[in-house]
Amino acid sequence: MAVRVRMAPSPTGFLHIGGVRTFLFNWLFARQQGGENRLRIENTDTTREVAESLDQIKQSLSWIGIDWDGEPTFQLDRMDDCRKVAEQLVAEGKAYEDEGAIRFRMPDDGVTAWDDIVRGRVEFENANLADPVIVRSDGRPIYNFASPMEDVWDGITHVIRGDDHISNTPTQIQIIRAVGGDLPVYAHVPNIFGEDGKKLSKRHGATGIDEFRAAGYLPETMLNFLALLGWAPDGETTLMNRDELVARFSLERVSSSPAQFDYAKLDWMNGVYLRELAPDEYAHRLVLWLGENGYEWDAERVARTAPLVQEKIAKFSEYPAFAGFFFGDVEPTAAELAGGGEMLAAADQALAPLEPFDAEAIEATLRAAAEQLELKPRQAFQPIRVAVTGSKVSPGLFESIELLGRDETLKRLRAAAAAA
RNA sequence: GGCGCAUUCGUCUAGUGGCCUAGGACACCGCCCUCUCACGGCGGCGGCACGGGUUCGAAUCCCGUAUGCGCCUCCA
Repeated sequence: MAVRVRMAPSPTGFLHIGGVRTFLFNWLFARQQGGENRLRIENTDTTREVAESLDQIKQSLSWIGIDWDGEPTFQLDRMDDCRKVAEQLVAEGKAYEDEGAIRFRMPDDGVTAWDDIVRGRVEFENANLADPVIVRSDGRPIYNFASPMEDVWDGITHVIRGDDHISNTPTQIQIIRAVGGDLPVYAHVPNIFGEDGKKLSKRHGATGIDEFRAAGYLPETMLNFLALLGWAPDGETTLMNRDELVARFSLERVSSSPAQFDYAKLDWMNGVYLRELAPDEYAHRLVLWLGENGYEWDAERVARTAPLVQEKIAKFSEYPAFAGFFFGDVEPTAAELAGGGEMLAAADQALAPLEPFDAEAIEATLRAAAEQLELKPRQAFQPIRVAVTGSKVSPGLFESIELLGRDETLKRLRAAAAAA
C-alpha cells in the first residue's frame, strides 16, 4: 500500500518550529517512500479565523521547502459526516448520549496497544480510560473524534505527530476499530525544548518559522537543522541538503527523547550555508532579505558589498550593523579614535593622490605610511577602521575603502581627525 | 494524584552484550593564520542520572529510585 501521511497544523497562522519539525518528518518520510503528504487544517472550533491563516501556513511551509499533495482539507467541512458516524455508533450501542453530548463507549477491560515506530510497544489499560465526548452538546464533533475519522476517510497510512498525542491514541484506535477502519501506523515524535529544558517558548528567542526567516536564516539551514533535532543518519554526518535528507531519512532512527533547540549551532550551520552560496546568489538573497525587512538600500551597492561580508556574518540580520556604514554616515567617538590622530593624517595624505584607488594600492600605501610612523599594522589600521566604518569590527578595511570611494573616505578621515 | 513517555559530554547525537581507553558535530578554552571580526588549521576540556541485579563480559538486558516532560477539557 502506498504511503500517505498528513500534516495537521492548527489554523492560527503561526507555525511553531516544533510543529514544523514534525511536518518535516512527515514530508521526508512521504517523499522518500514515494508517497503522499497531505495538508489538513484541524479545526472544529469555529471561532478561529481559518482562511487567512492558511495562506500564512502555506507560505511558511513553502519557504522552508515542504510541499504537499492535493488541496488542503478542513476538518470543519466534515462535521456533518462526523455527526452521522456518531449517530450510527449510538444506534449500534457503541456510543451513547450524555446530557446532550455523545460519548464513545471505551472497552472496560483489556489493553489498547500499538507498535509505535518511534516508541516501540505502547500499552494502555482500558480500565483507566474514560468514555470520551465525541460530539459536543451543540452538535460539533470533538477533535479526538474528527481526527481519526479523517485519517480513515483519507486513507492515511502513517500518523506522524507530536508525542503530546500519545494519550489520545488509545481512544482514537478504539474509534477507528468501532467504525471498521484500517488502523494507521503511529509514530510519535518528541517535543523540542528550549535551552532551559522547558517547552520552547517566546522567552527563548525565535520560535515561529517566520521569525527565523526574518532573522536572516536560510531555508536550507532550517531544513537541515530541524531534521537533525531528534534524528541522525549516523554518528558523523551533520550537513545534508534536501535530497540527501530525503534519501537518508528513516522514521526508525527518530529518537524517542526530546531535543533542546541550540541557537548557537543554528548560527554556525547558517554560516556554513551562507558561505557555500555562489557570490551572486549570496548577493541576490541578501538584497531580497533587506527588502523584506524594510531596508531601502541600493541593491547594486548592496551586491558590491556582499563579497566583503559573505565570510563574516552568520545571518543576514547582522548585515545592517556590520555593513551599514556603506549606506550612511558614521559617528566614531573620541574614545574609539584615541591616539590615532597621527595615523589618520598620514592616511589622508597617502590616499588623497592615490592612483589607482583600489584595495591593493590602498593596502600598499597605508602599510608604507604605518611603517614610516613605526606603527604595527594593527595599531595603525584600527583608528582608520573606526574613522571609516564607525566600528572596531568591520569587513576588510582596504576593500571597504575602495568601495566607499576616495571622496567619502577622505571626508570621514578628516572628520575623525578633527574629533580625535 | 492517576496514566504514559523519556534519561550518553553544556547542546545535538553515534552506540542495539565484547570493535568503547564511549566516536562525531556545535559551544567553550589554548595555539597558529591575521588590518578588526570571521573563516581556516592544530590541540584541549568534557558524558553513559543513581542503586541493585542478569552475564565470563553491560552505555547496551531486567528491576527499583530520582529527575524531567506529556495527557488526564463538551481544547487541538
